[in-house]
Amino acid sequence: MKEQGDTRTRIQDVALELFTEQGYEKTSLREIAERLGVTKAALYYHFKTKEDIVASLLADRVATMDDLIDWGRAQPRTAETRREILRRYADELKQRRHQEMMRFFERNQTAVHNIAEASKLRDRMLAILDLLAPPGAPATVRLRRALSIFALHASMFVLNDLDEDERGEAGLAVALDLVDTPGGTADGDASDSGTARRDPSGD
Amino acid sequence: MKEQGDTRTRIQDVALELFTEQGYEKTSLREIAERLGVTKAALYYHFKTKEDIVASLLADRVATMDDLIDWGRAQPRTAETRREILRRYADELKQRRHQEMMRFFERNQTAVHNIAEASKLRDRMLAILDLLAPPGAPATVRLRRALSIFALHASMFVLNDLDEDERGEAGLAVALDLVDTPGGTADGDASDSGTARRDPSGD
DNA sequence: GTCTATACAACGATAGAC
DNA sequence: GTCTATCGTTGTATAGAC
Repeated sequence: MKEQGDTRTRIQDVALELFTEQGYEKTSLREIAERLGVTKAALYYHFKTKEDIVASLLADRVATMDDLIDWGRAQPRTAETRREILRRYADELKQRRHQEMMRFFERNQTAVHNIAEASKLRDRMLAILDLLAPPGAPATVRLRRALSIFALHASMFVLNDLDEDERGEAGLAVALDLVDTPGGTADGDASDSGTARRDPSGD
Repeated sequence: MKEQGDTRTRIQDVALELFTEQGYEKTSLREIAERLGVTKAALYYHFKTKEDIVASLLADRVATMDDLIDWGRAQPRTAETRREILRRYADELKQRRHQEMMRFFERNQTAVHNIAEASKLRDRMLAILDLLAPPGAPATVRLRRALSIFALHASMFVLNDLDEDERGEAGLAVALDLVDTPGGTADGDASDSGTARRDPSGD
């Protein structure tokens, strides 16, 4: 039927797992090959370099974030749009591959810093932050909204005594609360006290 | 001529800078030695291994956090104690060495994971989180209070268009707000917003 | 498409002279 | 306290057989 080219996918799976577990630099191609029951040379058939394996993984995540950014940019800058961005972001994080990907990325920042695809991921992150808070917003508002994204990530390792659904629920609750701050909307509240009120009402 | 006495300190300074900039694994002892105008072997007189250099740096930070933890444990579990913990933590972060140290640590998590001193630092972090929110607190409360610490760190790279004082001020403002408001309102003891119950830790 | 075999560089670390 | 010299290991990458 089809080419059994899932060797490529299996390499990606094993590589991501080992990179996340032991670190990018500490994981050798030898190790990846052995785990798959092939040799190093086989890897070089599928990927030109070690970095190429990472790049192929990042491309996936970048594409997903591009979808979210495109959607966000087509919406009005309302509180409800921001909430929906967080909900969609949280949904993506539920997919194991993306969650692992982000964990790998944040745990190996310096190691993958020089890979071109890594800087793309960083750019997309900043683009999403921009959707949540325009550059002109007060510092505390920008920080709170950036933290709303981080709440989704942090819930995964801060609340490790809970199961995944509970973590996700708590993370989203805190994130939605953080993003509901004055400023940055068409009906914007220009004042900023440094302590934002919660606004339980919809748009 | 050469000041032999502080060679050890100079090694620590250069190592921390390069480790943070390029990553732990990517930085070789040869590189550190060259930057100092000495040879690799000279480094081995002052530090038994490469890991030992990191361990010596971590010991500093661990000692500082121990002081904060000891102080916190001697205080009653009040909202004001939690605020003061954040203020003291923020003050420490203003010291360049500690800020660099934390940046290195969070950017090389997997690389230094097997160093004994690194797990100590992690333990101290959890101890501080425990002071801010006891294990029995609701998930959203624990998450918000953990994020209060992270707000102090995040302000340094999210608000990179501001100067350091403004960043610190905004970070502390958001942190204090997060640690004070289990339900998201300005005064933490009388609200029920649906994102969290009342704080059971006692004031 | 996957293998064996190997080239070649750089690494952490040690020994011993000065 | 710093040096030269070198050890053993591991890393990326390639050539060529099957």
